[in-house]
Amino acid sequence: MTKNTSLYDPTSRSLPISLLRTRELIMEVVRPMLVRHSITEQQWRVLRVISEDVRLDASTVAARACLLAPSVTRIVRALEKRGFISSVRDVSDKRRTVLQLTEAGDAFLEKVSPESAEIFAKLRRTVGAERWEQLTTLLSDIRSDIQATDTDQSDAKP
Amino acid sequence: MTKNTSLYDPTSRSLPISLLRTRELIMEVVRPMLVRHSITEQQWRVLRVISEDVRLDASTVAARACLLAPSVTRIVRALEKRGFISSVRDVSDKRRTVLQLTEAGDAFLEKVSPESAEIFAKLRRTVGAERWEQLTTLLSDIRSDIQATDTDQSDAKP
DNA sequence: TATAGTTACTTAACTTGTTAACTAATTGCT
DNA sequence: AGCAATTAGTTAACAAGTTAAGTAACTATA
Repeated sequence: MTKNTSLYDPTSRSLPISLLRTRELIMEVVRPMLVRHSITEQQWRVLRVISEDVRLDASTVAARACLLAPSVTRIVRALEKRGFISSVRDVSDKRRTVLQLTEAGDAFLEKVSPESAEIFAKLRRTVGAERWEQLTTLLSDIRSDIQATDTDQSDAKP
Repeated sequence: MTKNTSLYDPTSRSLPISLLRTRELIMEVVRPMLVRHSITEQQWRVLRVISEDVRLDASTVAARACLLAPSVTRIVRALEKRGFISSVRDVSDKRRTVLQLTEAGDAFLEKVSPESAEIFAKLRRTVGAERWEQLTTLLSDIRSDIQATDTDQSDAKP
């Protein structure tokens, strides 16, 4: 049988797989913390995203937390039930749902913060602060590049 | 209400979120290709992983494709039904399932290859070859670092 | 100012992933 | 050799993600 060589990068150098494996390795260390606090990865991402702005509509949260709209609907309901966020219909655009961190949500983030900081400090040490920064910056830059090209209208219809 | 500042990195600099967003951005470009060939992301990863070795047991495939064992069971069944892989009980360890790419599976990878190459060549161009390589290498190095520390026995019981 | 088109979100049906319990096989210990 | 402990994989029940259709609200235009 013909062995399939050199048609594809080795999976260790394929970016989609490589990004996934690296994330998975980090999450293995982070997950126990989330389990201890009875929160799912997705709920945690939503909390983190919402905490960055005073208020945010659901679609923006979906995009930033890498979730689809129906998932956000459910996650928002769960976080609301737990008292961590409030969701209110936007007054100026009644289609929109405005999400906000509650005081309890804020307190929760504060409570988990030291644990999280410790975990990431340790990871950062094992990887080396310089490389950690390098990766963070590279990822952010690369996202900008890709977004710039699929946003631009150079290949749009005339 | 107290605004939650500086307790956490901004999500754009949180590695787990950053890795996810970057992967998501890339997959947006790759996914249409997979849809055209009626294969899921997970099945594709399994094919890619299996194609790297002459034969591989299911657990190794699970680890390398970032999947759990029960998912692999289902994916293997699907890929087998499609004739892309063969799964045979290991003779020397009858608990193990040995997975192998079939000729049809190999042909499939070959068929998709030009499309894939084009998509990634384009991505690579927009990001810049140098930075692309830099990221690939960084990710691989960082994985080594993390794996080295959770594998080492320095904190094991005496 | 109707109204066609779009946008934001939700609901419903389906498909996947996840956890836990189970079977079978192998290994380690005595 | 015999038996507890571990490992590989599967199955079953449940939870989460996904797709598609639906509702309500807004926007552009004729």
